Amino acid sequence: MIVLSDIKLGNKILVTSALPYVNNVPHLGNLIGSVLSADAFARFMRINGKEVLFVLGTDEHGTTTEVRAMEEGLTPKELVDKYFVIHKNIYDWFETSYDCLGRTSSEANAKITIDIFNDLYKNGFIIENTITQLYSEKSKKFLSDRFVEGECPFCHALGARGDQCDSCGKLLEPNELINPVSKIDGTKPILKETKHLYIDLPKIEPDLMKWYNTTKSKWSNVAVGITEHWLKQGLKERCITRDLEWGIKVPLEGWDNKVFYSWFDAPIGYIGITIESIGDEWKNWWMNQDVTLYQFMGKDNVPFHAIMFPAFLIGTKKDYKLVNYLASTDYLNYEDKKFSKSKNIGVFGNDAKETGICADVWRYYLFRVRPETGDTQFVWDDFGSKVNNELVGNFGNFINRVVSLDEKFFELKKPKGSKKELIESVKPLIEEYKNLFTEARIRDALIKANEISALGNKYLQDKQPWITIKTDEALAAATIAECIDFSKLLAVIYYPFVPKGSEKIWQMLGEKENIVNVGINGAFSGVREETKLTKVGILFEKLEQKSIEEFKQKFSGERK
RNA sequence: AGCGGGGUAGGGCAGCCUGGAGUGCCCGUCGGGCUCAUAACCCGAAGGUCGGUGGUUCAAAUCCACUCCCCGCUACCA
Repeated sequence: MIVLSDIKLGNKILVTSALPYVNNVPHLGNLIGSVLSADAFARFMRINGKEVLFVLGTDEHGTTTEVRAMEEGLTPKELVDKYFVIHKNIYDWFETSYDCLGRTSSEANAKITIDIFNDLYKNGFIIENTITQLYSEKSKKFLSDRFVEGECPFCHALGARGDQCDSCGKLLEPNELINPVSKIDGTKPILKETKHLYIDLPKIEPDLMKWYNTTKSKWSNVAVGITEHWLKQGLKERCITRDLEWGIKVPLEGWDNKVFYSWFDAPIGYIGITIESIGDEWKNWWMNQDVTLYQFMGKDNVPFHAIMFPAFLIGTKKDYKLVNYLASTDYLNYEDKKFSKSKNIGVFGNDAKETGICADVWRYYLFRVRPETGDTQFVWDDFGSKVNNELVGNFGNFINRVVSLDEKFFELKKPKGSKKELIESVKPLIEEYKNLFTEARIRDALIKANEISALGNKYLQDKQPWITIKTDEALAAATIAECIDFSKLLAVIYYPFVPKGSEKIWQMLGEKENIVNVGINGAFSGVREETKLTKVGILFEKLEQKSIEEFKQKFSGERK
């Protein structure tokens, strides 16, 4: 079936990955949902001839950071500095090709957040409310958010947090809880008056709806589902300030003991990080309607990107770029369980490196089971079988066959006579591959790449150059030449998934020009005749059953 | 209870939004081919009343209604 895409792309593609919360090590589920997906997508758009800006960073404000810092005996600043390095190392190890990497706690982000706030304020979308809030007399501070636990007023589940009941998913205000208890000191908090700022979402809603209705058709199913669930319930004013110290100070007189709620400055962080990285150029991306904006995230992040962030920007009445394609994923579970830091279940970003399995292989499997249409599982046996059969057996082996044949019969020189019939025949599949990527269906695009690669193996099998070499050398030469050209195309289409492997092939083919500059279109031109190939060894190692068993044990959480 | 995900060949999945012959992917089983290749590659076969009932339709795995099961979460976690 031909996959059609109705997405019209401009020449500039802006890509964001949800900003991982800084005070924890991200696990494979976090990575595939946001960072890696955004990376494969950004890489694809580059080889597709687009100008790309890929924005990545860390979300550093909020209550959790304060609590965590307290636990580790650090200041919030020290804590986020420490974890930022950990995050950066993980992204780098996974070959993340970000153009901008930054932090929501930067100066630049504080400035743009305040700018946006001032616009909202000026346009009458900010409301001041005095509310009675829970206050701990023992700790002498207001208890916002997750500092308080109690019974949910809607579903009456116990252990609901102050900002949200995980039981029924409803968003709460902390003072709505029944029988609240302070999580800091265990005391029963008292009610005390405090004032807060709210964003008037109902007032913005009409414009938001207008925009949403023109955009949603391009979003992932889960994103549309979640967004409409929210809209159906009707938007309410939403508090955007907190009684905390760690955060961006509210720029109004008499408000200097309040900071913005981290969910206010976190999405704005995409812009802040861009400014932090490329300065004034940021306007070419975030205030340019010719840009196409793709945002990648896990499904839990959808409301903030589909409703909150667009509402903030619409409320400024300025020409900010709103998301075109909201690419959200479901969850990747671990061997039928959930990833859990405290139970030590699952593979976390820093563990991946220590397995000795290379980043490409991790990337391959994660993209292969990317949760595009429902939750999926990371299963070690499946990891082994998909890597060994698909990545190694199909793609890696094809490349290896070609080099070996060429070495054996033509001393590693590319022979003459490629008819480009294989590469031509595959053009419709390449179009499908491109369309899938354009719709952010990364897993399906990878499956399509595998399909294309398998045709290479079939071609070799059908043409049997190792036999025809004995009777018709020109024919064998043409076959191998054809396969060398095909390798070039494969290197390009696999580049979003396994960049290191692709670059190895590139080196093998003696290509001088950068793989991104050549791109998909350029790859059809093939390899110059007489080119001397360079042997680069095996592209991807197989996973041994024995090590799979070991890893299964090691990450099951049962060992200690 | 609430929220979320799911029930498609022996196992694991995609296909469902946008209805058009059960179409496909990985493993497994059986048979064959090939021997260039990382015990890899290629071809073929067996194996499915697409959880159930009812409806809409010329046509339903796909849309609608009802129903039966399974799983996850509700303690940091996406």
